[in-house]
Amino acid sequence: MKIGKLAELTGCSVQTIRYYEKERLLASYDRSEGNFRLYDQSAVEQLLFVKHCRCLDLTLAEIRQLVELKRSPSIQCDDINRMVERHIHQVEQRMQELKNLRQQLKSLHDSCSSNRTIEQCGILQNLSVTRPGVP
Amino acid sequence: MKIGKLAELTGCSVQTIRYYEKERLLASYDRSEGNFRLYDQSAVEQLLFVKHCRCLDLTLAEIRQLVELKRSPSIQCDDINRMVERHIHQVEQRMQELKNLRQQLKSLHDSCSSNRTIEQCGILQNLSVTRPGVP
DNA sequence: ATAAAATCTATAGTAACTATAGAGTCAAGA
DNA sequence: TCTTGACTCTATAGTTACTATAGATTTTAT
Repeated sequence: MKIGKLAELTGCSVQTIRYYEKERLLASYDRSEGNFRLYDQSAVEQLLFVKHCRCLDLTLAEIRQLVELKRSPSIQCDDINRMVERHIHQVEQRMQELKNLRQQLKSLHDSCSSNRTIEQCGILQNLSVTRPGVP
Repeated sequence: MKIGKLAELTGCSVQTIRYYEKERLLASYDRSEGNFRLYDQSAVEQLLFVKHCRCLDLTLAEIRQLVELKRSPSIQCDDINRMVERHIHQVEQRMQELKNLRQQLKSLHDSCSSNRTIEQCGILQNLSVTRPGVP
């Protein structure tokens, strides 16, 4: 199949597929006589693997590691476990940050009811002052 | 004061300050004879305002809006309120996404205990299969 | 045979900076 | 006074993970 069909089957855009190839997340497949990329079922699987990893917010660098590890099956998989652990940690940290952020935004929002002019706007006033605990 | 001092007082890097000026988040201040930027206390306040907004994950475009609004104090501040509301909504959406993400990463992590080879690695196996509910 | 659709490569754009190169300015010490 | 080092200036390229474009080529359909 050609790249358009692969894009359709996987839900990736054509450009993204070419980009993944350039970044070595997807192997370089053979070309047709007219220089068109030709894929088979294994390409679909490889690409879905990458896509699935991206859904989990793994970076392309992390996915590249996984792709390479998949090709050397005798290595211990502790590395992979550690990567996932690190990633969980990052996600939890970001969640905490967002929680704080939402709290601050809410109190900002509460500080200004409608129909005031900018001069009286509690939001702008609050944003203009550096308070303790707010870097 | 020169840019280095402003950077020190605000915790922004020198390059970032120049970048903010270029992006019109910070006014262009006068220069010295030797073409050095010269700032005063109002620059410190302006820059801390921007920094504070960035802490709240407002985009530079949003901050630019606020900076401009601050200069026209007679406008109603409903716009600001709406921006904050929209931002809270975005944050909450992202929090939900991260919650799902963490759940998936955890079950991925549970699928592989240590000391297995890649061939047996539950993580890679799981990542390779598209399951319902996992795009 | 020709027109339309798909594909190719290379390049530039996105956000919010950071890092670098190469040149100019300024203050202090010898 | 001269020089050294610290600071600043502009312009440009790099970062991440793509997306969008231009212009050329290939394939498919009529």
